Amino acid sequence: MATGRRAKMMEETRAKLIRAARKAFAEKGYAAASMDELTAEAGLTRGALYHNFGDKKGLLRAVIDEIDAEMAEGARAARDRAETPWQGFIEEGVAYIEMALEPEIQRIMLLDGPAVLGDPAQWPGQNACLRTTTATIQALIEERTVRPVDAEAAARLVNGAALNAALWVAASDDPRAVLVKAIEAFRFLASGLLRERG
Amino acid sequence: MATGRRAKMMEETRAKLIRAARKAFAEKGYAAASMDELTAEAGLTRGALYHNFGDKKGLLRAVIDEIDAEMAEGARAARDRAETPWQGFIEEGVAYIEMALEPEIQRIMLLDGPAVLGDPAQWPGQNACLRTTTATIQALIEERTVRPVDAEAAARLVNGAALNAALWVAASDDPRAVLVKAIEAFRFLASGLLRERG
DNA sequence: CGGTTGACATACGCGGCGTATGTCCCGAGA
DNA sequence: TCTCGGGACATACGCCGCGTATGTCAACCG
Repeated sequence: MATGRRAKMMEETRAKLIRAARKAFAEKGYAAASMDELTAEAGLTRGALYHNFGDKKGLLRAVIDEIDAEMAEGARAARDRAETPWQGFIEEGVAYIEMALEPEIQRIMLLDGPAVLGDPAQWPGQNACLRTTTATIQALIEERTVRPVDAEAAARLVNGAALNAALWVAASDDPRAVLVKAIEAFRFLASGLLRERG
Repeated sequence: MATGRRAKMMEETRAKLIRAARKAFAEKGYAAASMDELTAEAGLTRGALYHNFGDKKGLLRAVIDEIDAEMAEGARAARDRAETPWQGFIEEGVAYIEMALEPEIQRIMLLDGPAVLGDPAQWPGQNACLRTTTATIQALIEERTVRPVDAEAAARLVNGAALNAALWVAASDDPRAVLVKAIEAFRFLASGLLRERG
């Protein structure tokens, strides 16, 4: 598969733009981020941007795709570290809360993303986060650990709770202390899905 | 307290602007809503707007304050209709989900609001929604119905779950059917807070 | 009744997005 | 090797929207 030099440079250009965009969007927010400054930061101009991504929203979509994949991977890793499927589910949720402490994820994935692109479930990458959580819950239902419930519904609520918790933690004065409370509350809530209390 | 004619007109002007803003923000979103069109719709100009609200964000703050108060009132009404405190808590959550089905609330309170003004807990009206939920949970803890947990943390997660559920429902093809699933999942999750299962 | 204040309208400048147009270089074919 | 077409990116332009500075007119006050 001879990926000629042209295609190679193209990918490099896209990568540079996405890198600069992640930085700018995270620091200034989507609305306040200037395309001129952003592309200059990447050593390019707006021409490259509109050629590769169509428009400003297209760039945001690309950025979100990338971060979403990273988050899903992080969640998967957390789940794999656990001993039981249920523990894995909990760890996955905790991982989301902790990941969402990073300003970049907060600003881009939780605040600007939904506002600009609408409902996360209909995002380009189909939102890997939601899909993995849904699959996890579905497995737990089939395993008879979790009550028979609509897996997607549960995933939505659990994710929403986790991400909202993260927003709260990050905005607080003492994030570390508040994080503990958030995780505890999350465990309690999640336990409501159990068939019988452990 | 002689509210002179001036003050009276002032209030009327603010009300007209807020009314037009709710409509415009809900239909076009905050970013795409033009101040020129918005104020013209209200029979005024941008002069009135910047005089009364400072800037575009100021107008959004005022709009959010109003809607937040309405939502808190709706939640209170739902809670009061229930027979037990716990049922009241559940009904409050369900009410949030149902209210969030309105496009106006989705767009303004759930999408643009957080993106433009940041964390809801630090909003002007201090977010009546969150405060009422926190108080409700605190009461349930003291009543020994709910496990000893940080009330604010629980309120945050529950609210987050409810509002996220609403986003999901509203974006779905068959909102009515999905709403049922969402409410069921919400009840399960919330039951995780109970000291012992009912 | 003249002066002052405040509510609102009008006028202007700056900046940002998107697009139309231009330029250059790579790669294919004769 | 020379040519030439197309793609990747840069440059130039127009439009729109926000915020502010300035203007105007009506309501209070002495």
